[in-house]
Amino acid sequence: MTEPAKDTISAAPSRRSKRRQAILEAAAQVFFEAGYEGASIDAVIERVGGSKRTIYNEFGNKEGLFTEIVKENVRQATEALGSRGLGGGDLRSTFMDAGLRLMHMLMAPSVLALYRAVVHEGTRFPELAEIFWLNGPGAVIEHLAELLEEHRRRGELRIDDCRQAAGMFVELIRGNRHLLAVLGLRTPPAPEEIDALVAARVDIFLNGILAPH
Amino acid sequence: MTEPAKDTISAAPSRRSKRRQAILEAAAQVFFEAGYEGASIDAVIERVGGSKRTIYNEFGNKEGLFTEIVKENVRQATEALGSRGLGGGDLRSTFMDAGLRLMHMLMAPSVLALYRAVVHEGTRFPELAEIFWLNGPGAVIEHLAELLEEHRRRGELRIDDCRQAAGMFVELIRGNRHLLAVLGLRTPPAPEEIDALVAARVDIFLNGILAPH
DNA sequence: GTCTATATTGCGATAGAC
DNA sequence: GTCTATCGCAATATAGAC
Repeated sequence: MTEPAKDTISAAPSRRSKRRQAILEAAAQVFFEAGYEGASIDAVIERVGGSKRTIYNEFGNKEGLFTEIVKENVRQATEALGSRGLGGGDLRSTFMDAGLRLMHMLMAPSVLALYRAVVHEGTRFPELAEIFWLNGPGAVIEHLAELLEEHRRRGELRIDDCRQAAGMFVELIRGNRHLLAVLGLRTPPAPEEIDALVAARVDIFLNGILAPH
Repeated sequence: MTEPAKDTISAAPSRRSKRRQAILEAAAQVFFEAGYEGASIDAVIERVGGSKRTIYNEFGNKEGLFTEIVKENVRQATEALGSRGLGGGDLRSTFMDAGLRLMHMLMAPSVLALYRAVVHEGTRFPELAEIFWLNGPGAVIEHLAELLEEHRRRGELRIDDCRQAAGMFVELIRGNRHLLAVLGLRTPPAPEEIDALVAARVDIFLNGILAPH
């Protein structure tokens, strides 16, 4: 439970934090592969080497380790998404850009694994589910809603509830293709397939919300 | 792995099949609650009573039991959805009806639990993932695509790929509200909320696909 | 009932940073 | 050399498949 100031700022990672990262990476593979119950500390040690004692010293127990794994991976996924440079142009290019970034992020194997884990353990670890939602889908929706709001004020849209509309866009992007990848029935789509999927959804979405002129 | 002809046709359920059903119901609760790894045969017996030996005789092993649980629940969910009486009217009432049925089905606690289980174990049990997809989302999409196709032939739609469009409708219905319920962050919506959610999505969807007149 | 797996802890020996 | 993190390994306790 001791949580001394980690070197989130300082440039030089300490021995401890390097070890911590190595454990988190190996443990993420094990936990995402086997699930919380199926994962074992021994399996983590087999991958990363060293002593189990270090894991217990650093993370307290199995649940603490899992919690940190999820937090870390949500943070990485959010970071990989980025949000700079969105908006400013016309609606179509804005949402094509946003949709492409979002779908690429969602289809990354590590993010698929994170999704599986959070869906499965969300009801057992409510805190994790909340972190996942707020930093993931929730944050994306809020951001897109703000972009839509600008256009709504100019009378470009036939809808009022921009947050609901932004939510629907996210629903379309995290669509059936995502579910197929989550289930392991299809490998994640290649970039060209992603382009086509996003373009089709942007098309329907914009036609659905744009005011007739 | 023994799978003797069950009494799917005969009217009188045998003692054996009654016992089988009782085990499946109790086991579904346990497995959906705790996940495959977290579930234990002992916990199933605690709920349903009797001897563990019966379970191993009937289902072979833990995996066989889980497989049957998923198959049975997918079947029940598909059945609960129904498909009679869909289509025939105008697009809006057809898709309101379909959307309402679909969302009600998706938000049922047992179906949420099934979703969690299949998402988590899908990569470990590919056969189950496939059964789930083909009898669940896949079948719904095919059906809706046929309904759309009729209208497309009459030139009512501005899109060509009806299956893709049907898929998008399912994506909108299995939307963020569903994910929130899956994560346990919100309880499933009341009927009035479902009405509003579906209506908003039908509106966007139809505006997105209808040809301008 | 049997036997294996695994979470968790204790503690002395070691290694790395300063 | 000191201090801290880590290692290696043994031991306990409990659960759970079969």
